Order: sequence, then C-alpha cells, then structure tokens
Amino acid sequence: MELKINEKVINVEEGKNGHDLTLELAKDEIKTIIAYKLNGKLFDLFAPINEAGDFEFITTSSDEAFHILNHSCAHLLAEAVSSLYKGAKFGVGPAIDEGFYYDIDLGDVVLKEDDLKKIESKMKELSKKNEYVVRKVVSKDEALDIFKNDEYKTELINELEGEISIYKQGDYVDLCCGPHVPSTGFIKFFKLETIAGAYWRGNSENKQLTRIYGVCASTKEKLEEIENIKEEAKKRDHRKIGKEMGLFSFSEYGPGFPFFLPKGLTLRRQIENWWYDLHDEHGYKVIKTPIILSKELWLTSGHWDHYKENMYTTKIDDRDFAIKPMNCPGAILVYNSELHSYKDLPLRLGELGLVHRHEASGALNGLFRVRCFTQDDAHIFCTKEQLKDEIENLLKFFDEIYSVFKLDYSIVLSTKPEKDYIGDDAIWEQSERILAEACKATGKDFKINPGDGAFYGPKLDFKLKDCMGRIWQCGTIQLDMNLPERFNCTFINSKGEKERPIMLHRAILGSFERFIGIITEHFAGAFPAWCTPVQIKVLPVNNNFHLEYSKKLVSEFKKHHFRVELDDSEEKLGYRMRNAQMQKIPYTIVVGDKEVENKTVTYRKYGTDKQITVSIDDFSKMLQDEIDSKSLLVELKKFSK
RNA sequence: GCCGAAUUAGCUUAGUCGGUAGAGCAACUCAUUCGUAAUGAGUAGGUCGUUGGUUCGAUUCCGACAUUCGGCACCA
Repeated sequence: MELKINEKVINVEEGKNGHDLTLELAKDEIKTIIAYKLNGKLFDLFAPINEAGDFEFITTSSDEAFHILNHSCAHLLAEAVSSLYKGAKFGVGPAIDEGFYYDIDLGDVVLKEDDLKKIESKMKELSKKNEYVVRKVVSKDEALDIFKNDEYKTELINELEGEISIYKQGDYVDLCCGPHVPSTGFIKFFKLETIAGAYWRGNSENKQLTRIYGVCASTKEKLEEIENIKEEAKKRDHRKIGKEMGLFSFSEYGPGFPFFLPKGLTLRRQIENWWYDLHDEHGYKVIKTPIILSKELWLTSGHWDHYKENMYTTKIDDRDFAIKPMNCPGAILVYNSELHSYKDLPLRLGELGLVHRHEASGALNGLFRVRCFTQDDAHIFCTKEQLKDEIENLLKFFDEIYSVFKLDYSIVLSTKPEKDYIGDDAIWEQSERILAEACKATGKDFKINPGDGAFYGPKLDFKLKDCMGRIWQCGTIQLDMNLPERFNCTFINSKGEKERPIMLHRAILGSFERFIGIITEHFAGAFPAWCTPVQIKVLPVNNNFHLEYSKKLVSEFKKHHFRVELDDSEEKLGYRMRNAQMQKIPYTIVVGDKEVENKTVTYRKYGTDKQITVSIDDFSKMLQDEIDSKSLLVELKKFSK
C-alpha cells in the first residue's frame, strides 16, 4: 500500500517494521519527530505501519507531542525513582493537561521536596543515556510475571482485556499502551513540581500513594513560559490580592467563613445591586428566606436523609433545627404560602440566599470553597409548556451577565444517572431534550456528561473560563422533579384543576464568594470602574495651596455618587501616586496650581502614564459613561493557549 | 476527612546545629511642602500559632491540637 510521507509517496508493506521510517527522514527531522498519526490514531515512531490512510508526523511542538512528552517523562520519573528507591511500586502515571504525574508506593519512605532535586538529576542522567523506548506486546501471563512484585500493576493487568503492551527503557519496564517518544533523549526540559498524596484508583477507601507532579516541554523556552504562567497565577491569587487591597479576610476563629472588609463589601454591593436591578427587569420577584428552619422541613425536602453530614444543626426550645444548605425549601414555602393560578406562571422567585455547608476541612480554599456563601439563586415555577421558553430566556440572561465580566464559558448537559434517580424515564428524556433544544435555539454549544445529573433531574452546568484558562463551575440550571412532589406544589390550570408545576433551580454567578474570588484573579484586582471599591483618588500636590480645591472636587464627585477618596497625607506626590496605582484605582487626580486656577481635573487612568486635563463636568460625564457601560478598566491579557 | 508542608511584629520575611530574635514596608514623632510608582532621621512594636513532653534551659527537638498551603477524596 502507498503512504504519503513528507511529500514523498512510499510503499508500505503489511506489518513492515516502522524502524525503516527513519530512513525517510532527514537527520535533523528525526530530532523533532516523536510519533506519527495514522487515521487519527497516534503511534510510536517505530511502530509497524499496518494500514494506509491519512498520515502525519507528530513533531515536538504540537499539542499531541506535549501529551506524549509528558507521558514519557512520567516513565522517566518512574525509572529514576525505581533506581533510587528499591522496592518502589508504581500505580498510574498519566499525562494531564498541565503536565504529568506518577503515583508511587514507596513503602515507609516519606519523600521530601528536596528529594525532588535528587530525582530530577537522576532523570537528567538517564535522559543523557538516550535509551530507546521499546514497545513490546505480551500475553497476560507474561505481563503478570513481569509485574509479579507490584500489586498495583497486577491489579491493572487483571482487568485488562485485549492487547497488553509494555514499554522498556534501560532496565525499566512499565505497563503502558503508549505512545512514547522514540528514546529518552527527547525528554530534556522538565521540572518536578510537587509531592502530594493521592488515593489508589481515586478511592478514599484505598491506600494513599505518593504522587509526584511535573511538567515537560519541548524546549527550554516553553518550559520557562509554563513556569511564567504559574508565576502570574500566583501574583493574581485572590487570597494575596484580597489581603493587599483590603477586600476580605479569614480568621482562625471561623475556618471557611470569610469576612468581607469595607472595600470588599463595596465591590460586592455593586454586583448585588446590579443583580437586583437585572432581576427586577427580567420579571423576577425577589425574596429573602430564613437561614434556620426546622428539622421537619428538611425531612420533607429529603435533605435530612441525603445531606445531613453537610448540614449544621441546632436546637431551639428542644426542637431540632438546621441551618439551610440550600434555598429551595424556603422558596417552596413561599410558593406554597398562597394559591396559584396558571395566570401567575411562570413565577420566578429570586433570592440572594445565605447558605452554610459543612465542607471537609481539607476542601477549604480561599473564597473558592467556603462553608458559608451567598448563592444568587432563583426558583422558577412554570408549566410544561412554558419550560422551553423559560430555559431559552435563562440562557440569554446568563449570557448577559457573563459578558459584563468578559468571561468565556462552556455548557455541559448532565443527564439521568444510572441508578438512584427519581421520576419517569420518559420525563427525564423529555426534559433532557428540552434543555438541549433550548441550547440549540439560542445558538449555544454544549457537551453532554452522561449520568452526571442530580438524582432529581437533569441540569445544564456553566463552566466559566478565566483569562488564565482555568475552568470554574459557577452557573447551573437544574430541573427538579422531586421537591414539587414532596411539597405538593400546585397551581390551578385553565380547566380549574390542580396541576403540578415544573420547578427550575438556577444560579448564575454561583456564589458571590467564589465569583468574587474568580473575578479578582481574572482582573488581577483591576476591577472595572462600575464595581471597583474606590473609583477616584484625589492627590493635592501641596496641602497648603491645593487642599481646598481638592476637597471641593471630592464633594462634587460625591454628588455623582462616585466612590472617591482624598489622600492628603504629608507624603511626596510620587509616593501617593504609587499607592494609588498599587491599589489599582481607576482614576488618580492630581491637583496643583494649574487645576486650581483653571478649575480643571488632571487625571491619570490606571494602567497608563498619560496625564489628561479636562473640565470637571467632562470628567464626571466620562466616568459616568464608563460606569453605565460597565467597560473594562484595562484590556484583559490572555495567558492560556 | 486523608497524604505532605508551613505558621517568627499589622504585612513580607531573615535567623537560632537548644542559651528567648534581626530586617524591609506599614504605624507613630520630627524635619522636608514636594507635579505622577518609595524624602530623610528617629521611636515604638514579638509569650517565635496553642498546648503537653524531653532538658539546667525550648522559638529551635518530640507529641497533640488549631489554622493555612499543595494535592487526593468530597462538592446529591
């Protein structure tokens, strides 16, 4: 059969050893080609070619190569570890989006961060040997024999069906389906990053293995770039910026319970006010329900049985109560507090609801994972006929909100779980179809995550992507076939009969806490003027001559409800300018002789060093426009691929 | 919750192979009155996370606990 390789047509014999492929390549090409792709499948460079079709060499700079390089680097790590730590047993060592890891059982040996350097230099040494990475297909019995001392590999082999392949480099053999780089010399630019514990097969019932994370790149520059992105992420860490800018804090007296400081709450209030306004416009009725409600309610909702571990409970007058982990039962009590006609539907009950959940101590993580948070929740009661329109409206609403923050997102449709779900299969199927159709009707792409729906209904999850390319689960639209039933929710239809409404849960930002954490990192603290804690800083050049006019400006801006601060400290202008810039204040106004004389405003916008002089009115109008349009303060840099 | 690490002044941190600690920034005082990212000098500020143990002596070594961080598990 014929195969086109590098513009040359060559004849490939059935089962011919691919070693000969290298003959078709120039010497310097061999250095950068690590695999080939045939009909969409990846193969080792030396793998025999068994069919004709679309052929492509994989060079070290491609995305596939990153994966292959990192997977091979995991093997190199294992080779180094097995030579340094006799008796080490190996779990799995895959490539991941950020690099690779290997799970290792080192017996009683506890690995220290310093040991990584030792392992790294061993890896460098092995890489210099540039040994071939040889694939071999073996029988199950052979495989079991080779790995007879490694219970982890043995467990994996016993579950394997079909072809079993092993890879050998030097004395090291690993169970693997490949593909890999042709030789260890390809793995030159790598770094071992952290040590962590990880349960064997991801099951907390199992033993924990030592996981070593690392990353491998095709060039020194690429490795540096990856390191730089990590550095940038560290600089943007919301915990760091939150402290520096005085947004929020934590106390050991309340693990997982964040404190919003004056500046952080100002930021939050802007978003909350906007949220309320938007919900008024979109026909929501906004409510606030109590955070403590009696056990009976949670028994009815099913939370007491399904979610009790995560709920905080208390006793009042000898009666059991729980602090709400979710807002739904409260919203249902509001719904059920009066009779509803079909003419009232859809009824959209919005709530910024404060919930408390007992998250595992190890799960806590800044504002991203907390034990008390406010969901921007809404529960929508509608008829079956209204469902599709309602979901389409929601999708547009979500878009409206996310676009303000310039956050990209993707949608995942989670469908009926395999077991332990409630409701008819037919209703599930119908609801899933409605969710999918609503996406299509509004032009939204979505992925399907089969079996990942809640036990009470299918859902659409919204995964936000920040400018660092990280993914955050925030918004959700969930159909609920459970609670309306349990609480016997009804409305009177046009025939005068009682009918069960459909109930939708939805959250757009998810929680204010997490969302504020995300946008803090997304904007690196340079929040858009409309929501930033302080919009204007006024700096008199000389307090003896310019303070009066500065104060006049401040009171003028306060009339416009601008958030303005005066810095009349006895410091040099440069010092105060520096502070204003570090606080990422959108407009810093410097007041000197010229401004006092001409009654003007000279400002410097954050992120620029231009000085612009305008009239007071023009400045106010410009800032008001910026606030009204919710424009970004600085253009967002993209750090991800 | 599990594996590992960390915790020194308000913040960022140095240091002690066991003899109770230094710095920069911030604060305060004085001088400087200054046009766009740090003016100078001085003062004060520490139960070295909490708590047991070992020791003549513990911030340092060991244990427990708390909190935080990196992961894992969890996130109906």
